[in-house]
Amino acid sequence: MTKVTREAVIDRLMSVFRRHGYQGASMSELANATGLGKSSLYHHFPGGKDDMALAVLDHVRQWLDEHVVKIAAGDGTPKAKLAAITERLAAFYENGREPCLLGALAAGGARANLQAPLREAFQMLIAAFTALGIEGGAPKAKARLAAEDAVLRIQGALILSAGLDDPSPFRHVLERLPKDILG
Amino acid sequence: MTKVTREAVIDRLMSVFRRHGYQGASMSELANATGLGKSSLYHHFPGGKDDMALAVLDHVRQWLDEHVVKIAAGDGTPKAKLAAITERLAAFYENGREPCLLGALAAGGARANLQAPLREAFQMLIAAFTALGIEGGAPKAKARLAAEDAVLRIQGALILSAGLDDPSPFRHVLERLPKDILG
DNA sequence: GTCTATAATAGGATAGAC
DNA sequence: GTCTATCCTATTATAGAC
Repeated sequence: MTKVTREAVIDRLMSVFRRHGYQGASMSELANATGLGKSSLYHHFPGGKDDMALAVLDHVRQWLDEHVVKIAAGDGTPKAKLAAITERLAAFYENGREPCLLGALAAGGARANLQAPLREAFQMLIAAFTALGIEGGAPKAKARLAAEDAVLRIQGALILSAGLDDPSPFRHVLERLPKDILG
Repeated sequence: MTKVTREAVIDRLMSVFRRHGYQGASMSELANATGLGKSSLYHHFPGGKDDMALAVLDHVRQWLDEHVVKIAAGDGTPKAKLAAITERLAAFYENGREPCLLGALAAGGARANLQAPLREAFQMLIAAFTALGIEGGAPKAKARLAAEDAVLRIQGALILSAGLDDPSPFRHVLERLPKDILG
C-alpha cells in the first residue's frame, strides 16, 4: 500500500467509524468499506480496531490542523478566515448529513486508548476558535467561552440533525458561527 | 415483575444504553445491570435489545413530559419554570457526567425502529422550549430557532463534556439556558 | 417470572499460502 | 500486501425446568 492509498484506506475507515461509532464498526464492514480483506487490514493495523480508530483520529487531527488551525493562524481578516473554515466544515460534514467522528467516539463512551487523542482534537478546535476571537478583539476569557460554545454547537447540531433527519440545524449553526465567535 | 419494578428495570437499562449506545449495550451487561438473567429480560422484552431500547426511549419521553413539557405548560413565570426545568436536567445528566440517551442513540446511527421515537423526543423538547420563549414575549419564529439552539447546545455540551472529561461545558450551557430562551 | 443450559451466529483475530 | 481458511470468543436468542 503506497502512502497515498493508505490515506484513502483511512478515509474509508473514518466513514464507517463516524457513522457507526467504535462498537458499531465491525471488521466485516471495515473490510468491505476499504475493499481489503480482514487479514490485509490486520497487516496495516496490527492492533485491530483500536489501531484503526487511532489512525482515523490522527487523520482527523491532521484534517483539523490543515483546514482549521492553519487557516486560523494564517493571513486575512478573522471574518474571512472564519468564512473559509465554515466552508471546509460544511463540506466535511456534507452540510449536516454526515456525523462527526469525534462525536461518534465520544458518545459511545470512548475506549481508554482513544480518550486522549479525542480530547486533543476537541482542544485543537477550541484553541483555534479562541485565537480567532481574540484576534477579532474579544477579551481572552470571553473568546475562550465563545469558542467552547461554538464547538459544542457544531457537535450538538450534528446530533440533532441526525435525530430529526433534517440537516437544517447544522446549516444554521454554521451560518451563525462567524458571528458567534467574533461577537 | 410489578409495575414499579418494571420502571426500575427500564431505568437500569437506560443507564447502560446511554453510556454505551445501542451497539455497545450487550445483553450480558444489560442483564447484569438489571440483576436479571438474560432469559428473564427476553421474558419482559420479547423483541430483545430493540424492545428494550424502545421501552427506554418511551421512558425518556415520559420523563420529558413530566419534567419539561408539563412544567413548561404549568403555572409560574417563564423564568421560574425554566429554572425548575434546568434543575431537573442538571440532575438527570448528573451535571454533565452522564451522557444523553438520545445523543447516544442518534450518534450511533439509530436503528430504523428507533428513528421515529427519537425524533419525537427531540421535537417534544423543542416544542416545550419554543412555547416558553413565546410566553416570554419572543416572536414565534425566533422562539423556535432559540429552542432548537438550546436543545442542540445541551446535546453538544454532553458530547464535549464527555470528550474533554470535564463537566463544565454542560454546566455552563445549563446556566445560560433561561437567558438563551427568554432573550 | 426466574433460572440453567444450550444453540446459532457474528465478531475479532491469526496462520500460512501466494 | 493480499487472500482463503480457520480459530476462539462473545453475543444474541431459545428451550425447558422450577
